[in-house]
Amino acid sequence: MRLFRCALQLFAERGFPNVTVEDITEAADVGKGTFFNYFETKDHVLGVMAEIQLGKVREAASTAKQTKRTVHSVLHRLVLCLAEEPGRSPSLARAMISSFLASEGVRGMIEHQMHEGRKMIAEVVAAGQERGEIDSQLDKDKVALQLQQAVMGTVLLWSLHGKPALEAWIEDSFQHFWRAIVLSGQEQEL
Amino acid sequence: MRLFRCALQLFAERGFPNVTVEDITEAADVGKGTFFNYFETKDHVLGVMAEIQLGKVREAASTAKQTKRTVHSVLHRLVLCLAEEPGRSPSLARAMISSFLASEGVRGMIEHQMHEGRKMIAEVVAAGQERGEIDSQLDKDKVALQLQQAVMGTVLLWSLHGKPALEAWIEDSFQHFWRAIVLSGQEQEL
DNA sequence: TAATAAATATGACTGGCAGTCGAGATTGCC
DNA sequence: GGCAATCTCGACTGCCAGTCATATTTATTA
Repeated sequence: MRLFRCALQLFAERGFPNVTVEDITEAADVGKGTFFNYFETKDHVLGVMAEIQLGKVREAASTAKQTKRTVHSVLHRLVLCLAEEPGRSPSLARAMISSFLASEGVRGMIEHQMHEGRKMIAEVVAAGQERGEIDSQLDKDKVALQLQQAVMGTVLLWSLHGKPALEAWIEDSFQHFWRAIVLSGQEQEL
Repeated sequence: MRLFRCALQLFAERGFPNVTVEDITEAADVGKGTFFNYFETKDHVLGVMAEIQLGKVREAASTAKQTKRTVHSVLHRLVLCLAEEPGRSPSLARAMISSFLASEGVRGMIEHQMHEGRKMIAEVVAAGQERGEIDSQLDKDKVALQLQQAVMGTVLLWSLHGKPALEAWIEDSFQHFWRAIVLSGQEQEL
């Protein structure tokens, strides 16, 4: 979809609030009304973007499930997914987070996606627990929540700096996250 | 300032985008123009709110410096500060995060405050390292960043649910954060 | 190919809101 | 009481998201 691509590009370049719907339709060389045939509102573009993001994560999760990999490696792979493509632009990331917090409509979509994401993570964790890779006393849902919080916090802070690539930030955070998980296991052993 | 209190209350009740400047001035029983004598823009209210928040953290940090407490306890106190007052309303929290990501002006203020906050945390960490409470190999700035990320992520996710109080969420996250710090120390011992 | 129906595109229009500005009220001061 | 500095006000402007009636394209059938 041309409109979609143009919109994202402009958002990334100028920042979401500094781009009007007409800017987008002009760039895409269509009439203004056309925009609203494809997106309910201006923010909706970001909702769609988020959906695509989750799609990638979901895909990565399912392929990871096939190949027998360690929990660590699967989760690691999942979080790095988020660093791809749309995560390349700090201003896009800001726009996405900002608008899903602000707009009722988009928030609904995102909440749902987050929930699904957490379920996916929890499944991976559960599988790891069965295989004895991580402590089975841990509450898989809490672990999933912690991971999601860590990733969101990381993206948020990164989106303000944008200095090194998002990948590097996520890498650090994931290491940090994992250390906490490992230690939880050790504590149980006492 | 009456305007300020009314603004926050309305934001919390109806959500930032659903409150107009006129709603605020009406509630405060002043003319519309008066609002702009006190706040450059509508978002600015949130910038001010954030500044107040940081003020509390700063205060807590300095009083904690007096009384000799462990790093753990000081940091713990600092993050819990954020759960107070304005952090009581999920929709206020959403508005704050959202608007400082969206609006150029507010973002500047917040970036500065975040930076300052990180310096404060790093100082506390450094003090703890001198006293041997945490591993001195750790990069204090990275630790500060991790903590800030953790807290922001937590507030973000909480602001979507709002179910248990923010305090509880932060409590969990801080525990998680601390475990990772402890383990980092253990790794160095090998 | 012509006639008809379905799907898409379009841009003038509306309503609503953030932010401005010049005029008027209020306060403090000599 | 008169002058200045400060604060208040709300009518006004410009902008923009989102609507809608109309026009245009595409698909369908005979």
